[in-house]
Amino acid sequence: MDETIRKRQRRKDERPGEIMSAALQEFALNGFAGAKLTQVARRAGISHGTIYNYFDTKEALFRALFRAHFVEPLGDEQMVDAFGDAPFADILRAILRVAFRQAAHSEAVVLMRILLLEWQRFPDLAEECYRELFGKAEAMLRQLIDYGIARGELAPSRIDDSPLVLLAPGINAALFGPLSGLPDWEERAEIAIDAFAESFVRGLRKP
Amino acid sequence: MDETIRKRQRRKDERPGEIMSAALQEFALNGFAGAKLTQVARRAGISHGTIYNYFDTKEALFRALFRAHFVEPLGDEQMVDAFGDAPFADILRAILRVAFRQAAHSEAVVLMRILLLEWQRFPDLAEECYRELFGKAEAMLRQLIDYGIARGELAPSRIDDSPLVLLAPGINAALFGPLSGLPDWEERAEIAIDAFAESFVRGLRKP
Amino acid sequence: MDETIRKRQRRKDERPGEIMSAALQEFALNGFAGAKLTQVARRAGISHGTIYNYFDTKEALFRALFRAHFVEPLGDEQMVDAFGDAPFADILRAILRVAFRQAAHSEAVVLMRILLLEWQRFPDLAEECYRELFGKAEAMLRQLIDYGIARGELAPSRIDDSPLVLLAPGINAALFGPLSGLPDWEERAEIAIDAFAESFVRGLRKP
Amino acid sequence: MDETIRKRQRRKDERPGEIMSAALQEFALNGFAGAKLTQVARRAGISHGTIYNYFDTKEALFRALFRAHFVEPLGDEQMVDAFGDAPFADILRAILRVAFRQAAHSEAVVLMRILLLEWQRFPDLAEECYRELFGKAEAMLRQLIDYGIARGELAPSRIDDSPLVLLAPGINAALFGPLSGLPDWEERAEIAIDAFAESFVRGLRKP
DNA sequence: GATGAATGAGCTTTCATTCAT
DNA sequence: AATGAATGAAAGCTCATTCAT
Repeated sequence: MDETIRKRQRRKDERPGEIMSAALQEFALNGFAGAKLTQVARRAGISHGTIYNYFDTKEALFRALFRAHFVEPLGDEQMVDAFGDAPFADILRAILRVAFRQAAHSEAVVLMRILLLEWQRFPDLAEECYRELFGKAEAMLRQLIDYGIARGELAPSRIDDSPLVLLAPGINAALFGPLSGLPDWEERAEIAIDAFAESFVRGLRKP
Repeated sequence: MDETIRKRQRRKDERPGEIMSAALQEFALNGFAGAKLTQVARRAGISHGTIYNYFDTKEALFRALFRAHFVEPLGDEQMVDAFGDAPFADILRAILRVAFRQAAHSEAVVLMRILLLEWQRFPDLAEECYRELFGKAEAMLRQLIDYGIARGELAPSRIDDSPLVLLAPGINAALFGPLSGLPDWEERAEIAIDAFAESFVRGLRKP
Repeated sequence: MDETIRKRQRRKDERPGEIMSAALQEFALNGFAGAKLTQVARRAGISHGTIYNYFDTKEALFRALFRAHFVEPLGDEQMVDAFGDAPFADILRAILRVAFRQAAHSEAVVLMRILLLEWQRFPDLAEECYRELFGKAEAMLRQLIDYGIARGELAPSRIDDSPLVLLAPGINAALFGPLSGLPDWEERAEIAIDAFAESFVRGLRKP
Repeated sequence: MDETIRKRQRRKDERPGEIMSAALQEFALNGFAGAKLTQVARRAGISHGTIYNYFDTKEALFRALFRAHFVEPLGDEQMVDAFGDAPFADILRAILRVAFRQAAHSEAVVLMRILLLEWQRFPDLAEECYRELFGKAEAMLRQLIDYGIARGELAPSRIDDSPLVLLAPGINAALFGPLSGLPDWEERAEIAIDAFAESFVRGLRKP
């Protein structure tokens, strides 16, 4: 009996996650208004009525989705440490590449994309997600720049106060790339991001 | 009587534009599925039935909106010429600032934002808009870089092949800024963009 | 054109009444929760969507029904005058009979019957209807008793303060009669009411 | 172990009653369609699934409720005897008062009130309950009148054939009183019923 | 051309009922 | 016997679309 209870319990515990996972896809594809709960249910392999055993309304499901995802960060703040004492430029390039890949695929970023359209309907969510996502990212980049300065590679500059601009090309590419219809947009993006990192460190000016 | 007919005619000619303008706001606010034609009509000051005299379906209206807007460019290619023979860095800063302001407010960019969510439903529109918008922007930036090289200020670099990264911070800020809930996000963005332009030209490296 | 507008207008003006009439039947038959708007629409010969052009919600329709009916009285207060200077007992009997028939069929009373079950959900409606209906009835009965006293037929009694008890048998019969399943319950009720009127005037006591 | 079995047995025997008691409240409050079995279960302190161990369907529960209650009478037929040889008028007044109080609170009468709305859906129940309730009442009243005649206080009258009219004011008050919203409706009703009893015996006529 | 009443497909949500545990 | 997760029919309500006027 312990066995059966555990099995059932496991099911009950997993359901919300399964539903939210299915909902994420549906919302991402169709936005809030366009998402159909029947379709969410179908994706989750359950009946639509079951959704209501776990979420009171469509909006509650939507909010739960965000609440659940905005604890795990875009990238871990410790990411910089992982690179040992590599040159700044190498670390920057590596981080931008990873960030781009995450931005292109992570669930948190999919949710941000949804918010780009729905934020006027959910201003509280928008704000919270914005802070969570960009706050983490900014801290990480600041740490990286400090590392570069400490290592004697970088000169202090006004960028120190707006480190997020370093991520902009990656985020942008992740957002708009799919719209291009090009099959190789991800590779192109990575090349551009590499070039960006390199040039940004060296400067565009003629030496 | 000639008078009234002419007036009517003018009315008739203006109607589609009025409707599309109203539709833009509504779609931007609520996405495709969430937009209500009744609300579009109310914004345009007409009855919802009238919309159907000009557009066959909601989707047709949506498409017409994009078709109409993606002829006028984000910025004119000639923009660079307007700056005479100013230093490259000055022109870059000026252009990035203008581009940001346009990205934050121009109708074409509002439509791009809509597509960020709806592109899977309208892949053809997405592709066309992407090409139109970023193609123009890329050409302009390439022209700018050529100008800098010709003027002897810039060294050739890998950026020459991916000039769009220069716009990324502005676009990003325009997209995500409103989500922050900060009342002064536009000013902050302009500061960051200025810093970005400056640093990018000079480079982050210690001289 | 005046013609056509008038015709359409007439339709538009009549719709709410038609819908409310259909709704009355449906609510009377099934109560608030049990009534189905689709069925209301079917009764009214329209589509269910049309109901929402005139009433925002099911509850709004329910309330409108009551608001519309509780202006016309159960019986007119002038009813007593209509009997000229007939003997009190004759007038009483006549009035009780009419009141019973109205109670058995008038729309206002059908609505009261609905409220007998739904009053806890609509306390404001219940109170308003109660006052309107029984207030009118009480005034009429008081007038009748005054008439009997003035004519020298009646002695003042404690009934003068609670004249509604005179209507009780009629109302009761109207409410419960149908439940009996007897085909002749209306005739039986009228006989009982006659006997009641007669006995009430004469008294049960042995002279 | 004998102990626990007996306890369980007791539980099992009591369950149907507990459920029906909870159901009575729920049906009374919301009618048949509006009553929710989940709510019934909550009132009874059990899970809604358990209800189905005792009643096949919602309708079966509804019917069982009525079947169970319409054996115990509104008032006992022997009630009259209990008054010894008091004067007729005293007994009448006492009985009407008791009847009113029962009508205001007894479960049987609550069920009758439910039937006032649902009788068209359950004509068989309505008929059975009607007969049971009013049959008992009628027999009691007839017995009372006979007692009055036997005691030499009353003259025979047409009321002898329709004794239920004597209960009408009480039933009426019990039904409609709560709708008035007046906090003292019960007291008012009792005063009216007293006045009714007194006047009915004496007659309204001037002696 | 303009209107807005009417339609009905389709959505979210509820809840009686089932059944594995 | 008791539970409550799952189901899906059915209801309220919305809104794109039609069409008589």
